[in-house]
Amino acid sequence: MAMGRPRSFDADKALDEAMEVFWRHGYDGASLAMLTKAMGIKPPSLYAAFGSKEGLLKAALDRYAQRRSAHMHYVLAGPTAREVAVRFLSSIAESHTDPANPPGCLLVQGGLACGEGSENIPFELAARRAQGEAELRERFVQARHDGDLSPEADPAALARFLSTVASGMGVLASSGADREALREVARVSLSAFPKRDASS
Amino acid sequence: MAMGRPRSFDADKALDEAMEVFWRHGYDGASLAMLTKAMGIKPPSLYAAFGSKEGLLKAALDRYAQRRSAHMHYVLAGPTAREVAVRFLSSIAESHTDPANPPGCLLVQGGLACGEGSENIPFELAARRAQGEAELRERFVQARHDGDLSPEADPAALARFLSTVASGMGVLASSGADREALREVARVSLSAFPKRDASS
DNA sequence: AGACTTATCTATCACTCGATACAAAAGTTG
DNA sequence: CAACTTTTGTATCGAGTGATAGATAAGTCT
Repeated sequence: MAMGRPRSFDADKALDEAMEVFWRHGYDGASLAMLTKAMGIKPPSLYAAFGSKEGLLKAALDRYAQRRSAHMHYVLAGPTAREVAVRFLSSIAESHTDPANPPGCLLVQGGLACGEGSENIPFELAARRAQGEAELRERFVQARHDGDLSPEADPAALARFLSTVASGMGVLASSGADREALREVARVSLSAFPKRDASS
Repeated sequence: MAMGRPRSFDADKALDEAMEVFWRHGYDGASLAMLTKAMGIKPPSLYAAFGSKEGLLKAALDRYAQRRSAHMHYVLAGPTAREVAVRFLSSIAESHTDPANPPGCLLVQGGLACGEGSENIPFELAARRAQGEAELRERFVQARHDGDLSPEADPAALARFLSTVASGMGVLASSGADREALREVARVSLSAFPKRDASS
């Protein structure tokens, strides 16, 4: 049936470059010229592979989530709810100041507010942030079942608190805060987290 | 010497409209067309009054700070460090979900990351956020002097923590979270705050 | 080889961006 | 009123926006 000319660039490699551009400049601030230059391809190749600028962002977000899933798996594997919280905020402090990436969090600075043709980008990013919060919440529900989290504790509230602090750390990191500053925020935040099961 | 034709629009009123546009769409996402339409003036009037799009943003930020100063004054007037923290996060929860304004915080969603000619906008916003944190820090230093905050407490760390949570609440609110959700985050966050002076 | 399918490149599309030139209008001052 | 100063509206500037048309190149399949 004839397979056609094969793609001459590595889509994943190109996505990594696009991700960095979106990360550093946000959706509106990332122009096609910047993206194609960073990806090393021409506009028609970009559109053939990803459909549109928005499609490219979604693909980059998928890849971002994929990168993070490994870390998140480690976080959720913590033996207790509190250890999960410790791991979560610690990994946020490290990843948001990783010199290999732009400072901050793609899901935060990618676009909280956008221009006239991009109204759904903020929704897209919010949905991805909500997913991380949901994973934490489920883990804490499990922890309460297991008994390492007090029955009075509110898994949803704790997950939302941690997710909110993580977003705040993203904002902080985006403005150039160093790793130690984020660690300190993590440390203070953790004193809001239940230390042990008060029941049974 | 002839005073010239007087301005035919209310600059403060126009700034309020511009502020809302920047708030809802971010700096990059706010186009001159949107701004002039919202402000009810034509581009030459805008440029005569504010110099540039960036100048307009800074004027809007000044006005935003002016609005907030009243709230912040009330917050800092809290009798104890802890009460200051309570007032701070409570006022954030209310203001970030005030139906009279776009959800969230102008200083957060105004532009964490911008395009190629706007690199200094994120700096500008970060500086304004840092100012609020500095005010909290100074208040906590004062509280430690006054003895209502333990000598072991770290005013800088506490201020940064609260500021970070506030930013996170801004992110949360921007994605449509309701007031009760923000209040809950505030409540959990406050359990990280020292309850009383452990010394003396 | 030859037919077929898809990717890539050059050039460019229509449109919007932020910002201005120019002339008419509206006020103040002598 | 007449001279002067500043604002306002119309029209538009050059540059950059996201996206595409059409021709060519590079592979696979029979």
